[in-house]
Amino acid sequence: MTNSSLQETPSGLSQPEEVFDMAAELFRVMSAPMRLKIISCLCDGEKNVSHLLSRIDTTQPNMSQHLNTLYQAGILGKRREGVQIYYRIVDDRVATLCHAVCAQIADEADA
Amino acid sequence: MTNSSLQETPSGLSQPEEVFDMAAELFRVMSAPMRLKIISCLCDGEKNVSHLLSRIDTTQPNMSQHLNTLYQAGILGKRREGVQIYYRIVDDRVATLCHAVCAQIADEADA
DNA sequence: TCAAAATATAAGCATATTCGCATCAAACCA
DNA sequence: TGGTTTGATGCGAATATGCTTATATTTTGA
Repeated sequence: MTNSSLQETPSGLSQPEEVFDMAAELFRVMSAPMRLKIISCLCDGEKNVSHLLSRIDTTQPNMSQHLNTLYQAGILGKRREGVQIYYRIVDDRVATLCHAVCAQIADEADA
Repeated sequence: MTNSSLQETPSGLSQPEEVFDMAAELFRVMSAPMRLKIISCLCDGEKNVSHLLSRIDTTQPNMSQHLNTLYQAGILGKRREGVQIYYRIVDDRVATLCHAVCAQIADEADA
């Protein structure tokens, strides 16, 4: 057993390396405007891909790729209903984070 | 005048495009483990580059590049004292964000 | 003025990301 | 069964990123 989470890192940082890796990975997923738009668009409930496409300006394959990125990251869930796939936010912390940061930036812009 | 911040976007999203661009840019800057380590390391006060290098395992040029990225993003400030450059956090919201996300991930890892 | 120490910048390479186009797969319906 | 609709996947081109090595810059002190 490595048990890395119970020790200080050699660098003397307050968190083990692994934590920074995971946090960075989360930030990386959220570092595309398109993905933030998707998260924001799903905040008021699940939507299928066509619906998302009607609200966010991009191609269908591109939308599909970003949805998959968010799904793989555990941020979105999906369910099939006939031919349509409905996506929803399953990681509420991420939605909160997205909303908080965007709201903050919007506030600054107003001022 | 474009006055873009006062209207809804054509896509029907709750924020103008610009906000998502700026938020994504912030997340991008925070999407490197090394930069999260630097932010974390500076949370308890300003430090010069040599001090940072003693706590974070990387080369000097690499450290310098990441520090510059954070400086350009408005997250860090710097001041010269003789030959040494002291960096400090000037955007406290970012430090809070970094701390909150890392703490959350560390908690999950423990459980 | 020269040398040394601390930090920054430049160039180059390897890898990763994004996007658009083309194509594929699944479900539904006539 | 065949066609249509919805969404996913494969692939190549363009761009971006991170790291390393080498070199430049700034300040200090002899």
